[in-house]
Amino acid sequence: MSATEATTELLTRPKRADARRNYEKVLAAAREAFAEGGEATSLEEIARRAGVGIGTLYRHFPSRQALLEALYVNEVDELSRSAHELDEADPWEALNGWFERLIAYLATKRALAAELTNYLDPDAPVFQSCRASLFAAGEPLLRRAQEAGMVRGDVDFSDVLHMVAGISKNTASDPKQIERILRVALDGLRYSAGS
Amino acid sequence: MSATEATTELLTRPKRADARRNYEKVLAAAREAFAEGGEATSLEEIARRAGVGIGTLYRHFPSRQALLEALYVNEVDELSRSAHELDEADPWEALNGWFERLIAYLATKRALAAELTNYLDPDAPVFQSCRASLFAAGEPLLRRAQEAGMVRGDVDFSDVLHMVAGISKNTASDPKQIERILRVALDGLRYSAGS
DNA sequence: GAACTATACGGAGGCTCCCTCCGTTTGTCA
DNA sequence: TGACAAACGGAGGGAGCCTCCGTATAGTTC
Repeated sequence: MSATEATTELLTRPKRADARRNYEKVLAAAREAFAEGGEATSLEEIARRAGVGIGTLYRHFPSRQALLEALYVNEVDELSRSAHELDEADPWEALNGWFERLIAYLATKRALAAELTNYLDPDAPVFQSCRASLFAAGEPLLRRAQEAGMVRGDVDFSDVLHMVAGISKNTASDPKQIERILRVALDGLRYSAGS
Repeated sequence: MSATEATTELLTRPKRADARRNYEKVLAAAREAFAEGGEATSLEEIARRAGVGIGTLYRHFPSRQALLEALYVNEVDELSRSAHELDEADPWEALNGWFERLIAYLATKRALAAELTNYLDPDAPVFQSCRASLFAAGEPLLRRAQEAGMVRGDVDFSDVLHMVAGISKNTASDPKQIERILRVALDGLRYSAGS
């Protein structure tokens, strides 16, 4: 790349207004359609709901995967921002409060994450950045509970996140059962060898 | 259905030898191809590997879902049968031994189960019968550990199965991490409120 | 072994969905 | 207003799921 090309790139014009509008329309339509139809949702359907042509959808998101990634990132960001509302005195309760939010989110987004795992390794940049968001949100809560001696010290946040996510995303039909099982697994955080 | 039709059905001739052979060929090819390619595996590819035409594949398995169900059932049955080899003195160790087998199985079959959940509710007959197989295999081990006072009494086998399966099927990249997290969750089975 | 028949086969073709290409439209700037 | 590049949308190609039907073959009877 020559200096002229680099300069041209840096001075690129902003997106046109109609393009910006259509981008948001597609993302909103994707959220809604995917929540209803899961993996069976077609991009034609999303384009139709957004009121744009299929070529327009592809102009904004060059593949199905790209669209799903954008949607996933968008939603994880929202979840992470919601963690800052937790301000409870008891470290164990604060950690559990956050997990409750995470669990509620995961219950509704199972199809989206599942499809993305078809395309991507767990170490893919999109998953890494989303994990970073979730870390920033929840890791201080775990550390606080560990420093208060309420949670075992031999787990890190990644472990706990994985454990909770795995249980939440499983296909049990009964939310009560999921709750019960999470209770057991989270009790494992409090277990120590002498007890 | 009239009585004549019911009688005719009961006296149906056995499958021809070539059909039986082809059925097994397709199932074997499906196992191999799906293990390699996951959800991206096409039925044309499976038919090609089996050395049959696509019409033959569909004659034996009327849809993609039907083929995946048959494969899933076949493999869960194999896992369940392997549980009878456990004969360890310590109830906790026997239970853990079985979970290790379950976990190893789940690690290799994630894509298959995930795709089936796109088609089926958790209460679908195929999942119910596979759960029954797994129950018959592992539930006595749990009960033994509970009767020996080594496992809390407020969980049933379904809970434990769901917990272990959920964690095993998650998309962490590191088997060591999965092992560590399962350790924590299974420690939760030993946690009691006074400890 | 031949004849018969029902079972089983395979592949062409239709449909849906992902994706590309390109003629047309439109937003933006001078 | 005119120029121009970005943005549009939809027709069409390819892949994969699935169906239909002419042909082949396994199995039975004589």
